[in-house]
Amino acid sequence: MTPAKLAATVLSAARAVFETRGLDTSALPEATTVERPRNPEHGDYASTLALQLGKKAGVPPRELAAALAEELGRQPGVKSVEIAGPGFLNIRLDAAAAGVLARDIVLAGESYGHTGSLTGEKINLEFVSANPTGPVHIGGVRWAAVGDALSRLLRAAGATVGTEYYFNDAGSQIDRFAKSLYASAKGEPAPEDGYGGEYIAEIATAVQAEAPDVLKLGEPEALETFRRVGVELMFAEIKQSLTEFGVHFDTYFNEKDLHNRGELQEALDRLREQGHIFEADGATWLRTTEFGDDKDRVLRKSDGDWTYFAADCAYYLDKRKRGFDRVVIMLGADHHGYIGRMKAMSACFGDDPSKNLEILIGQLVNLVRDGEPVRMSKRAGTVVTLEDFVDALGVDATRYALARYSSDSPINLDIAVWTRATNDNPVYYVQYVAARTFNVARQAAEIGMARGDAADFRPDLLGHEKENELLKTLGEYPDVVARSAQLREPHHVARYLEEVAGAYHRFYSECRVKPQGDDPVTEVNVARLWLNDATRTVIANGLGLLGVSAPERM
RNA sequence: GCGCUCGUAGCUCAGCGGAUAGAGCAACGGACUUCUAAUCCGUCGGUCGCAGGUUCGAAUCCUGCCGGGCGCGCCA
Repeated sequence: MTPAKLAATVLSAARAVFETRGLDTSALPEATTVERPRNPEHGDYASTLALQLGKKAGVPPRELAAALAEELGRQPGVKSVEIAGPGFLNIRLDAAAAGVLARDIVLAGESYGHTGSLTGEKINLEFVSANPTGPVHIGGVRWAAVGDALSRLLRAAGATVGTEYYFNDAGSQIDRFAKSLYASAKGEPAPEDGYGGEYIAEIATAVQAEAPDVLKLGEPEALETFRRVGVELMFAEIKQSLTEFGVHFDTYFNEKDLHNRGELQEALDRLREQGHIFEADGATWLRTTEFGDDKDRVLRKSDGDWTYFAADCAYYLDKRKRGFDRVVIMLGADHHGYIGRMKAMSACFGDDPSKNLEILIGQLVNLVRDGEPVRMSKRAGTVVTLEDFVDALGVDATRYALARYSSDSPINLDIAVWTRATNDNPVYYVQYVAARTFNVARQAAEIGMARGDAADFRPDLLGHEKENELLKTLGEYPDVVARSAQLREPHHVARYLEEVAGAYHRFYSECRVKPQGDDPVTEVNVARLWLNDATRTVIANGLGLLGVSAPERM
C-alpha cells in the first residue's frame, strides 16, 4: 500500500460517508494526502481530512472523523484507525499491506518515482548562461548543479524539458575580453576595464598558436581575431568543464542569432501591436510600469542601438514561439532587480507572468576553509571557478553540496567537511547506503540466496519496527519527487535521501539480511533482501536526479 | 529612500496551515569475533529576530518594526 493509494482510499471513504449521510459531496477535494506523523504513537499515516471538511460540511470534525474512521477501518490493508485531538485520523497498516511496497519498488526499478505530475507541461529551463569571457565561476557552479538537477527532476515528473544556455559574443564585455587578450599577447598589462587572471594569458597564447601572425595584423584586425578565436576557445573550455561536471545543455543559444534573424524588431512590433510601446526623448520605450515595474524600460536607445533588455524580450518571445509554455530562468541574487521588468514584459506580450515566466533567484555561495573565505584560483585571480570546485571536492561532493540547500539560502561550504570521508559529510552518508546495499546483495548471492519469484515474496514478514520505518520512508519518494519538481526545489530530494539513509542504516544494524554464520536462509531473510534492493533502487534513483553516482563499493 | 530576500539549537541547515519544532556537526557517554564502524544507540542543547493580526490550529499566511545580504542606468 503506497501513501498515494492510502490517500485515495481515505478520499473514497469520505465520499461514502458523505453519501450515506446525505452531505454535499461538492465539499470534497479532488485529491488529498496522508502524512507521516513524527510521533510513531500516532500511527503509520495520518489524515487531516476530517478537520478540513468539518466546517464545509457543517459537521463537527470529531464526529466526521468517527464516521470516517469506521468506514476506513473496513478497508483491506488497514489495521486500525484512531481519532485523536480535534479530528486527526491515525491510521495503521497491516504488515503485509506495508510490505508489498518493497516488491513494487524493486519491480518498478528506475521508473519508481516517475510520477507524471507534470505531464503535458513544456518547460524551458535556462541556467548558467555565463558569457565566454572567463571560466564558469562560483555563482554559475551553483546553478549548474541545481539547474541540472531540476531538469532531471522535471523530466521525472513527466514534463518535457529543454535546457538552455544563453550567451552573448558580441557585447562590450566581449570587446573588453578581446582587448585583454590582445594586451596580454603584446606583453602589456590588462586594460583598466579588462579581465585579469592567468587564464587570459593562456587563452592569448592559444589564440596565437592558432593564428601565428595575429600580432602582425593592424589593431582592428588583430582584435577581431582575438575576439573570434578567443571566444571560441573560452567557450569550448566552458563546455568542457560543464561536461566533466555532468551537465549537458540541449541548446546553446547565441544572442547574435536574435539580431541576425530580426527577432528584436519582431518583438518590438509585437509589443507595439499590444499597445505598450511609446516614444520619448528620441528613444523607444516599453511601458512596463503598466504591469508593476518600477520604471519604464528603453528597448531602443536614442542612438538607434538596441538595449540588452530588448534582446531579453526577443529571447523570451523566441522561447514561447518554440512552444514552451513555461519559461524558467535561473539567476543569481545580484540580478533579482530584473524580475519586475521581466514579469512586466511577459504581461506586455499578453502572457500571464504568473504562469508563463518563472524567475528563480539563487543566493551566493562562499567556499570557506576554517571559517575563512577561500580565494584559491590560480587561473582566475580572486574568483573561484567550477574547476576549482571539482579539484577541491570532486564532482559528486560538489554537486551534492550545492544541490542540498535551498537556493534561497546563501551558503558557506567548508572544504574540510566536504572532502572528509566520514559521516560528517552528507554525500558519503548517502552514498554509503548504496555501497552497503550492493554489498549485501553480493554477499547474499555468494551463499546462493536470491529474491526469487515476486509471487513468493512474503510482505507480512517485514514487521520489525526498523523495517516498517524504512518502508514508510521509501514510500514517500514519489511524493518528494513530485513536490520538489512542482516547487522547483531539488534540495528536498537530497534531504529526503538523508532520511532514507538514516532509516536504512538503522534497519541494517538491527535486521540481518544475510543469515549469521551457518544459519539457514529463512523467508524473513529473503523478504529483507527485497527491502534491501528496494532501498538501493530509491537511493540510486534519487542520487541520479542530483547527478551524483551511487557507488557499488566504497 | 524604494524594492527583493534572509533571520529556527553553540555551528551548518531542514521543516506542504497541523499533534510535544527536527537532522547533522560540535560536547559528553556507550556498541565492532557479526552482511563494510564511512555505521548505530544514548545524554545535552530552543523566547522559531520582535510586536500585532487572520483561525479550530501559525516557524509557516498578512501588517509593522529591528538586524544581515543584494538590487535600484538610454550598461551588458
